[in-house]
Formats: sequence, structure tokens, C-alpha cells
Amino acid sequence: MITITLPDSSIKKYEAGITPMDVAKDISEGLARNVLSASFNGKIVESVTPLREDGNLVLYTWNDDAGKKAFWHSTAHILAQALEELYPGVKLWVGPAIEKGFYYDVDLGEQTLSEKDFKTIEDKMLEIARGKHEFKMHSVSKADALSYYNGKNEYKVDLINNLEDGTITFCDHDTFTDLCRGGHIPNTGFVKAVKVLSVAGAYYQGDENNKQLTRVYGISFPKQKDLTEYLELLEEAKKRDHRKLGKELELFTFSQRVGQGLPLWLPKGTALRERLEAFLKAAQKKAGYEMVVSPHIAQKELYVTSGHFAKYGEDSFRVIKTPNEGEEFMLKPMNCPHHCEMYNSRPWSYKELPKRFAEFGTVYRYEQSGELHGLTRVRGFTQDDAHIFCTPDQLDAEFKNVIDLVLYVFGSLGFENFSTQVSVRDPEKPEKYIGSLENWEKAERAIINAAEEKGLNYCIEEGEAAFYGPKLDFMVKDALGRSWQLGTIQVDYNLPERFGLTYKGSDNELHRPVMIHRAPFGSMERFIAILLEHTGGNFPLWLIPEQVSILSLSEKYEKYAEKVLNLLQNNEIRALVDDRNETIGKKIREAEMQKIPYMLIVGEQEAKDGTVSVRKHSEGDLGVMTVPEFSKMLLDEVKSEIKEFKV
RNA sequence: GCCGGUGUAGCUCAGGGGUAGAGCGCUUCCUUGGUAAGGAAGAGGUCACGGGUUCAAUUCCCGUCAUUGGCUCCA
Repeated sequence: MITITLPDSSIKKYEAGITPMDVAKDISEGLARNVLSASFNGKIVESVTPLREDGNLVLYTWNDDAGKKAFWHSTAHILAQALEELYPGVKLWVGPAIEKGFYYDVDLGEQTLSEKDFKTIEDKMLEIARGKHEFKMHSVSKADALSYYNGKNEYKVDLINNLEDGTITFCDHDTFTDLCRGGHIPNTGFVKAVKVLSVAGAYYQGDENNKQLTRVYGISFPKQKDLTEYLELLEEAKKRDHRKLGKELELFTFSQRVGQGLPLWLPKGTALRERLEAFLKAAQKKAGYEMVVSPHIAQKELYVTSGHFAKYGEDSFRVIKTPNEGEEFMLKPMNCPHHCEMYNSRPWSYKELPKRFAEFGTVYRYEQSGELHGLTRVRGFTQDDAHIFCTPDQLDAEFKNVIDLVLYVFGSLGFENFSTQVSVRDPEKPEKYIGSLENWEKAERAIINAAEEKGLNYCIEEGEAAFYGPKLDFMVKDALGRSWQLGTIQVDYNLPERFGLTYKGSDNELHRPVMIHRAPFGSMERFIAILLEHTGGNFPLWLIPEQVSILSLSEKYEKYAEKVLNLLQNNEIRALVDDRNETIGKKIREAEMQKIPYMLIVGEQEAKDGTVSVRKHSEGDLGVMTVPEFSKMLLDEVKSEIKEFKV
């Protein structure tokens, strides 16, 4: 007999060799029908794995992430079988579950696969699924595993060579066999709906020097309805795409003639952007930052000194040369070296630190053409940058103050679902980083302490650090679930060293300051892009370019509309008049589609009484008010939206 | 940069080896209105660009550029 402990702490006794599925049946038939996979003593097991010792058992259904993972990974097996049948000679690499669905990396040889083939693949997969084939795991010796794939699939041979003998398992279903460490649903019949989503190239083992395999992405569900809902969700997400909204709301544009990845900010977008800048400047002023300005180009030597040239010289624009003197310049790819030189403009006493230099600095980086993406990845962008120069003693407090500022910014703009990531060195690749081991350790500790103390729910990513120091990043997802880094805070012991920055301490000796790089927005471009997707273009009232549209019922009331406009503008309310020769219904429709928060309808009655008829975006008629009443309502709403930053 | 997809009017898109289509937008006229599209007429295109195949290419093929889904990269 063995003792099984369930998550609710209930304890059951069974014969050794009982399976998770048997346990599920023992609990209830309904549960048994829905069990997809299980974990035993913290390890993922199959629902049919015999249990032979005491332990903790967790059963997973579609409602658990682990259940979905097993479901999608199992569907990847079905996809692989379908691909083997449809593309003879295909070589399989790996097929994991991902956050939304799964993929399988395959080498198709000379064959190609495109969108036209998706339906055929889906049909084949459903045919296999309907067979209700059981997923069966079995152990294989390393030698047998190698001989199974030898000469047929060099990728699997590679994989097996890195595995330990005795830990190698295969999974079979129907006529299909795959090297696999497990985590499957009971049988293929659970899969009722599949969709092949896209094909993409993916380098073997993620190394761009290796051959590029074909990655087939897909998703599957236990019910057709779930798939339909998912596809509708995707459609909805596309409507929130910042590239689409940016065009519709006339915020920004791109021009082939100007160049790819170089956004052009239109008047409405610029108004929005300037308002965001003013918001942050006000908070930064309170937090003791001072604004500075640096030029857009600098001598190459500056970046050789900073170390950026060695690391990113190839990824920078360095086309500017004076023909005669052979001087070489670079388009500013970052602001830090400039701020270091500002710090160097005179000696400092420890009593004067920290110095906080802030700049909305526009920088240019040669991003690979394939990486450019709307406003989220561009070649010219403006960082809401600042560099804090402080004593080592001040680092902790300064770092925490910056976290407060970032949290204030995110909170004010409604980003609640962000995640934070502490990026540290990859200990295996010391050559990627500059600076002493001791300083790196100090900096990494400082960040983790601060994140800990501020109660951030952070994860630690090895190998994600900048080459000069570790960082704390604030990540937010876009409409399609892709994660983007917005705010960033980075500790740097290296630039102060390279630029020979000093301050005089209380001991009358010169000391090295510590530097913090930080940008709460990250970049204006990316921040606005993500803000667009989050709000769907319904920006908060304080931020939106046009707050009010005054719709005149006919040309006769044009004068009155202008008068209302003046009254609003006197109160710093952003309004415009729509006095076109169109019906009121049409004007309302267009103002609604432009997502203008308030519409004021003025006609005979309003002109006579000196009032306006107020309509709120997506809510409807609010009734008649005087202009001062309306103004007060709007200004109160603006005031309630944004809290002041408290230091 | 690499692997796929796409490029037709200002926008969204249909079409397809034989001189180009719709809706919206724009212009003009009629209409003067009451909370999400009033009516009519008209203008507008080297079908991204460059080559090739063909009697004939916007359509098929190749290349370039742009864009897009991924991969790699991201100071």
C-alpha cells in the first residue's frame, strides 16, 4: 500500500502501481473525464504513470496551466505526426507548449510549407485526434535511442547525446513515436479543435549561425467553442493594435522616403507626447532631478571611452565625417556618456550628491530591419532618460526612490498588470560584460534588495543584464500578449570608472560615484504604443489630444459654437468645432469613432439659453448644462485622474 | 540580418494574361438637421519599383524596396 496526499491535504491509501487516473476516478467520474495530466512529488507525470511510493499528487485539468501545457504539448505530437504523413522525410526537432498554444520545429528539407497548407494539416490532425490514440511512454537505452534516429535525424541524435542513459523516454501514439520526456494527456481524442496559426523560421538551438528550421505554430482546445472564442479574441486584439489606432487617430505615421523605423509624429500625437513629458518632468522636478540637453552627435572617441563602441559600433549610425580632418562622429545612440561628461565639468563634494541629470534624449540605433515593429522597435526614439550620480551609501535609497517614481508613472496610467525582471550576468559568459566581479556582485545585490523591499513580484533572468551592469526592468504586455520592456533602472559601476568620475569624500580623498541609469517610460515611442493598446485609444482625459468636440446642428449656430469654443479654451480645455454641412448623426458618429471623450451639441435651443447639450463618448446623452457647469465637470474629472507625485 | 506572408484609389479591401472595381473619404450641388452614416453627381490609379517570359504582364518568374508573422538581436 502507498499513501497519496492530495492538495486539499486529504490522504488516501492505494495499492502500489495505481495511476493518477485511477485516483481521479476514485474521487469522481466527472474529475476523471477532465484530468489531463498530473504531478507527483513535484514532478510531471502521465495520467497513466503507475505510482509506486508515498507522495503528493496534484491532478490537472484544462483549468490549470499545467493541464493546458500537457494538452498543447500533446497536440504538438499530433502536429508532428501529421507533418510526417504529409511531408515524407521531415526531420523533427522539438515541440513544446508555449504560453498560448504550441509549436514544432522541423526540417522540411527541400519541401516548403505555407499558409495554403494549414487547412490540410489541421484536417490531418483532427483525423488523428478522432482516433483516440493513447499516449504511451516507455524508457529506452541511450544506445537504442541513438540507433533509432541514427542516419535519419541528426537533431534528435544531438539531443540524445546530451542526455544521460537511463533517463531517456519515448512517447508513442498511433503509428507515431517521438523522443520525449513526458507530460501528455491520456489520448488524442481530448483534442477537439486545432488551428495552425503561422509558420516561421527558427534557428536550430536558437543560434543564428545554425541552420534555420521551420517552426509551425498552432493552438488547440478541448471544445470547438473555445477555439472560436480564441480567434475572436485575436481579432479584437488586432483592433487595438497601436499601428492601426495610431493611423486612425492621426497620432503618427511612417514614410518610405524618410526611412524605415523612423516615426513621424503628427500634431495630435505630438500634443499627447508633450503632455506625457510634462507629466514626468513635474514628478521628476519634485524628486530632485535637473533637466539637461546634449547634442545629437558626438565624436566616436566618446563611445570608445564608454565601451559602447566596441559593443555596439556596428549597430550605430556612424556616417558623419568631416571630409578634411578625418574626424569621425556618431549619431547619439545613448545619453549616458554625455551626462558623464556633464558630471565631469567640475569637481564635486559628497555633500552635493546625488546629482540627477534628466534629459528627454533622442537617440538613434541601427536596429535590424527584421526587428522593426511599429513604434515599439524603431531606429530613432526618445528616451525619458536620467542618470543619477551618487555615493555608494546613497545607492540603496536612490534606487528605491526610482522604483517609487516608476510605480507612480505606471499607476497614473493604469498599468496594473506589469511584471518586473531583475537581469543579472550569465556567469558562463564573463566576456560579455565589463567591470570587476566585485562591483557586479554589489550592484546585483543592491537591485535584488530594493526589489525585495518594495515588494515587487520579480523574477531573475540570468544573462539578460546590460554589458555594464545589472538592471531592473518593468515589462508590460501588448494587445497580442507580447511582452515589452518599458521602465528600466540600471546600476552602473563601470561608466564612472571609464570616465574617471570622482567626488571628494568627508575624508578629503577622491572617491568613485555610482551611477544609476533609469527611464520610467523606457522610450516615448514604445510607451505610447503600449498605452494605445491598453486603452484602445481611449486615453485618459488629461492626456487625450482632443477632449471636446462642439457639434453645431447647422451652419446657423456656427457663431455660438465658436463662442463656446472660446469659453472652453479660456479654461485650458482642448476643444474643436465641427461645423461641417453634415447631419448631427454623422458628426456624432465620427466624433465617437475618433474616441473624443465629450461632444457638445449646439442648436437653436442652446444658442438661445446659452447652454450646451452634453454627450459622453460611448455612454450617450448627459443632458443640458451651461458652459461653466460643463467646464467644471470636465476639469474636476481631469483633476481626479492624476495624483501628484509625493516624494 | 535570416525563414515565411503581403504590396491594387487618401483608407479598408475585392479582382485577375487582353487598357481597373466596391465601400468609406475627397470635390460640387441639393438638403438645414436634435444624439452613431440624408441624397445626387464628379474627380481620383504607371495595380510598390526594376528586370525577364509573352503578340500582350497589374496578373506568371526573378530581383529590389516597404510592410507583416516569427527567429536572432535589443546599450
